[in-house]
Formats: sequence, structure tokens, C-alpha cells
Amino acid sequence: MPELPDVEGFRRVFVSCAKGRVIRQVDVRDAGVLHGVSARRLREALEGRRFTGAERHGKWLLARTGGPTLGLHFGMTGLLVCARPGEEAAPHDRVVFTVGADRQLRYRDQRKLQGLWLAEDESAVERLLAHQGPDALAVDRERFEAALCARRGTIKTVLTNQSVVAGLGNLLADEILWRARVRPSTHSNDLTEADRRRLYTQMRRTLRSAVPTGRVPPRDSWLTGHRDTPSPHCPRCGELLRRSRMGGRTTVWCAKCQ
DNA sequence: CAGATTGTTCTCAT
DNA sequence: TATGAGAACAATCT
Repeated sequence: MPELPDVEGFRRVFVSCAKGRVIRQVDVRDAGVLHGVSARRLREALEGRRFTGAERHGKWLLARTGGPTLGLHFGMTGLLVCARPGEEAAPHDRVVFTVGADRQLRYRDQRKLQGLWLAEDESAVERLLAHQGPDALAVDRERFEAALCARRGTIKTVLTNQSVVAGLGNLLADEILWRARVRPSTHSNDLTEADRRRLYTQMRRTLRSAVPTGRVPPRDSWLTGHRDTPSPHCPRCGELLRRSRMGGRTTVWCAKCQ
């Protein structure tokens, strides 16, 4: 589920719930979500410190403490929720941070495909983000277009490749391609200058309107609002949408518009 | 029961 | 060397 807009929503949850508060307790309920750090070390590193803020890069969230940095990745089913300590934990609450006197930040994840990392210093943070391209909301037009020119794979797999541009997932890529009227099977280095320009413009526009919602909104005027309907039709021209697999993911597009 | 799922990473083949 | 297909990871849902 989580793509850039979702993670941006989790960043807002983090800020309103935990920013500025002392980490009183770290309760690792399922150590299976921890990567390269033990439950004991995580507790020891964080308890007593204060969450000072959070940054997002692509689908990564970095929670700062003034000391070690907590890296969160939400995989396909992860999310962050704010709760009261008294509220019963959900079955998939894997790590619970009690922050301040009466709040809890909960990392919840049904499928545990990703999880939490502890970066002890800035060079460890850099290693976490080593394979990430520029953030999709921060990248400028020149860098974006140059990255597309440098790739030969299909544009669908290029857009979802986090090392090219970070933050776009399967739904966003299909949405952006549909809005830019580019067929997902087009090879990246075969795009015209005009294609690249429309892709950049539509990427920004799609992200900007999805971020406040905290998800890729399944609006009626969006491709995303139709892709999972029984008989999906293009909201622009009414054509029956095509569905295939590219790079292992379901890809939806309109053969008439794109 | 088979097949699917909005993510990432690895291996193997082309 | 660069891509792509497929698998693996885990836990569901249809």
C-alpha cells in the first residue's frame, strides 16, 4: 500500500504524535520486523531520548532523536498509528513507542515485508538510503529527464525503480503514465522530449494532489478509481482498460489514450 | 485450492 | 553490462 503520499501521511502522524516527546518505552512485540538491530539494542538506544522530528525520502521515513536515527519502511501493508497507552494493541502492532505521558506511536504491519532499522550515525543513514534515487517530489526536471534517458527498460519499471526516482509505487506509476498519455510498455530511452516533459509535469501534479490525502485517492476522475472495478473503463474516454503484468506487477492502462 | 496483493531484493537467463 | 522474469519474504483475501 504505502507509496510516497502514504509515507508523507505517516510523517504527519509521527509529527503530531511523537515529535518533541520523550521516548518512555519501546515495546518490541514482534522482533521479526527489526533489521540489523536487536530488541534490546533498540530499547537501549531510544529509551530516554526524545523524537526531534522526521524526514521522508521516497518511501523511507527517518525518525530523528539527536542520537541514533530510526529508519522505517512500510513495505506493502505497514502503517503508523497514534494511540493512547490504554488502548488495546491491534494484532499487527509490531513495535509500540510510548512517547510522553499518554501517547503511543505504533508501527503496525500485517505482512512484515519491511520494518525498522536503527542507524547509529549519519553514515549509517546514508547507507540506508544508498540505493535511493532523488525523491520524486524534490527531483528537478533536468535530473528527472536525464534519468529517463539513461534507462532502456520499459517506462513502467523505470518509474517504479527506487534507484531512479524514489517514492513511486505501482498505483502512482500507472496513474502518472495514464495522465501523461504514455504507454507503460514504451522503453524509457524511446520517449520523446514531449513525453518526458508530460511525465514530469503529471508526476508533480499527481503527487501534489495525493499527498494531502495521505494515499493515492481512488477518485472517479483518476485511473486509480477504476482499476479495481469489475469491468474497468477509462474515466477519460470510456474505453475498456487493459491489464497486464510488467516487472511482476499488475499494470493497468488505456490502449486508446495511451 | 489457486492466485492475487499498492514493496524490495536476490538469482538466473537473455 | 543492463534488463527482465521469477522467486522469496509473510499474511491475508477472493
